[in-house]
Amino acid sequence: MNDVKAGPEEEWVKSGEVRISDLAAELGLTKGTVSRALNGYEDISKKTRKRVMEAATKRGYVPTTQARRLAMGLTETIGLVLPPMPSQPVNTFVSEFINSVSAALHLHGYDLLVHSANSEESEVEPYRRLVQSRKVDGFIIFRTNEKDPRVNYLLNEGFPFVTHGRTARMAEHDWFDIDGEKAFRDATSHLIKLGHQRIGFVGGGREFFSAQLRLKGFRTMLEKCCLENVPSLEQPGDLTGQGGEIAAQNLLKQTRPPTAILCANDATALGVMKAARELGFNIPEELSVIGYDGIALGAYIDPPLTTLTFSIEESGKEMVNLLMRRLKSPDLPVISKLASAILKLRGSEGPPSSIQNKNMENCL
Amino acid sequence: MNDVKAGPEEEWVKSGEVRISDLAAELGLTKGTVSRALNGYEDISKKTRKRVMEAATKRGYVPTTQARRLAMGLTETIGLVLPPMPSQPVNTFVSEFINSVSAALHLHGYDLLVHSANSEESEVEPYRRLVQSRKVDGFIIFRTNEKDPRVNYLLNEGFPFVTHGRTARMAEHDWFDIDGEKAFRDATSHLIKLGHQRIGFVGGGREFFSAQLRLKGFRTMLEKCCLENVPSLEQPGDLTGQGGEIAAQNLLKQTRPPTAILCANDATALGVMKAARELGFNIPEELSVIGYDGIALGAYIDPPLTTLTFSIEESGKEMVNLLMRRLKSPDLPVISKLASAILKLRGSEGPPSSIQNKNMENCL
DNA sequence: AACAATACCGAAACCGGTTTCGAAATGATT
DNA sequence: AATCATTTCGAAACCGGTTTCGGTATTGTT
Repeated sequence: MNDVKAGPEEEWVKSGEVRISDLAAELGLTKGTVSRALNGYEDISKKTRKRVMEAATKRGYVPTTQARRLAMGLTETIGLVLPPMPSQPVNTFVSEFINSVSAALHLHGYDLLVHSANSEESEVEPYRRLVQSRKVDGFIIFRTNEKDPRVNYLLNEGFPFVTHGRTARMAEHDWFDIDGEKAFRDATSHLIKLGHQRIGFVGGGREFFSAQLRLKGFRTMLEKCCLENVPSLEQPGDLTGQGGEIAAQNLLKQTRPPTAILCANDATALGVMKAARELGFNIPEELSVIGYDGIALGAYIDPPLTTLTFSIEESGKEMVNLLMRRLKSPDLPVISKLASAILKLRGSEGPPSSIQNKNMENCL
Repeated sequence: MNDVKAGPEEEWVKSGEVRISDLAAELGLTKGTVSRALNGYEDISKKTRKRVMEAATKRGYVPTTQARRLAMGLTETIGLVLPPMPSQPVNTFVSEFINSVSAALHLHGYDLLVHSANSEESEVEPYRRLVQSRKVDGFIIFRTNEKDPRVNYLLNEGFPFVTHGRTARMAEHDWFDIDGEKAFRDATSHLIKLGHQRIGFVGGGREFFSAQLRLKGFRTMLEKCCLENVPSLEQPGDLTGQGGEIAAQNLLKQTRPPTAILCANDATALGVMKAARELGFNIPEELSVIGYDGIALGAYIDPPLTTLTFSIEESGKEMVNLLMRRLKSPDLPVISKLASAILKLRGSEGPPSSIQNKNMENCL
């Protein structure tokens, strides 16, 4: 019961009504001295410091943020701009990510400003506004494109930021990423070991660097295993369920459909599974499906979705670490961090129904 | 290509380097005059105003937010504290909600500060901190409890806020809510019309007011239709998939299992469906399942999940409207808004396999 | 043409902190 | 006891805006 009684013994003070000048007057000091006492300056006697701090806690003094920020010339705020979500709200990622970033920032005394992108204006406009009005000290950017206007803008401004995902200019900025290439090598290898020889791939948009890397991992492993790379088995997608449906139809209506489909993310995989069901393919007996993202929902569908998963919490934490380092010392060399996704087997994949083993002992 | 060439004809200026005093000096005016010119005061000649505004846009002047905020004594920022998410990240709701709130706030010139709750400390602690440090002008609260400490704290402080969901003190604060009671009356009625007579219910936590109201709607419609309210058919849940699984097992292992199960949300429904599959129940032939939330993923599972859905975007917009009104005139009477959810039939419900029609013509 | 009214702008206080600088008080040294 | 080094704090500038107040310059009135 967080009750709010205003007992007689302890007068109730509305929060935030006491200013530093009030404290100073009450203590017979100047506000400069009070400020230094509170902020750990060395030129304050332990006696006065104690007096000040006790009075501060007693009166419930908390410095007003706006004044601090103006005086110190920083905002202690990090901006995060949500990309427009065109009705693809399968985004459990976003809320988890915001949560972890916010928590990590809080440990450093920073706040998180979340801004939504207006789809009618340029992608960089929100960033420009936040920079110009000095509302944030840095940015967390996710879902990067290869040529990313946001990155270009901020690099040019010399404004601190960290990306979740690589870009064409990744050598010039700090970034964190999941090793999607390796992840898809692993997933592809897993399918090949199960006996699959015709594997389909549904990608993300061509603009997303991460989607390209996933495709690259897929191709690399195919080649390494001496499997032919069939162009018609590579379908573009858009990271949505609908995109997955269309791609799956394109794949499964072929005369020689694939026995397995790798998807650039879980939403796509769900669409693929839906289309497969409607076309009469049993999963996993007649078609294996593997996604990417590790969304919790995948465990509840039938069959449970095998997927590549990674820790969103770790992602947020690492990105904040990178950003804090950058803010503290802007001239340090660029660094990056690559984390790996792990293949979470849940049941949507298995050996193909008709195992036509070619000679591939020497490939795996 | 948002390129960043620094052509010779137009010197490149780093954003936010020009202050109001620079502008003033350049124009031969005082900063007070410049400020008034920019802010539409009437005591500025149209000629100087024009001169000032042109110089401002030319030099790219944007007032520094911290200074404005300090001078004006407001933050133009709204706080939103994410409740701890105990690994139940089926929450597509949160990201959509944040997105819509942020967009709506932006229209009013407000920013959104997202804070994550630390599960180790009291629920109100984040609110207290934000209030005391004057980082926000108001709060958006969602997922209310009946007795909500956050609401108690803010009411006592006299601090502006709006809730998504009702509370025990709903007469004292502005709120927005979905009419969950009506929604569950509708869903229950739908099932009864299909012929179901034994309907199970999996609730949310008892602390959530909304979960109570949904249960109430369920009971009300049962009674109205002359159906017996069987206590064993009402199972508690926790709004997670796992909770749904457990509840479903409790329901379906009974000697006379229900032919339909209403779930307090979609995550629960997914858990129910999973448990039902594992126990050999075919959906919807042998068991109808209905959820609540309208998550997009529900359309991709098999069978697609019938659910109660509402517009998250509208929710965010309406809540922001309520909050802006409150900030503008703090003494206006409390108002509230109730929106309704609609039943989205997707296929996870149908008539019971064995229709044992009692005499209930006069009940519907 | 003298006077009142109005338009327009400068000066300065203010918001609530932080930080630099210098002076006073204290203590140490010879 | 005089000198010097230290400790400790006050005074004031500053961050970058907003807003109030008052004084000219201009216009309008008779």
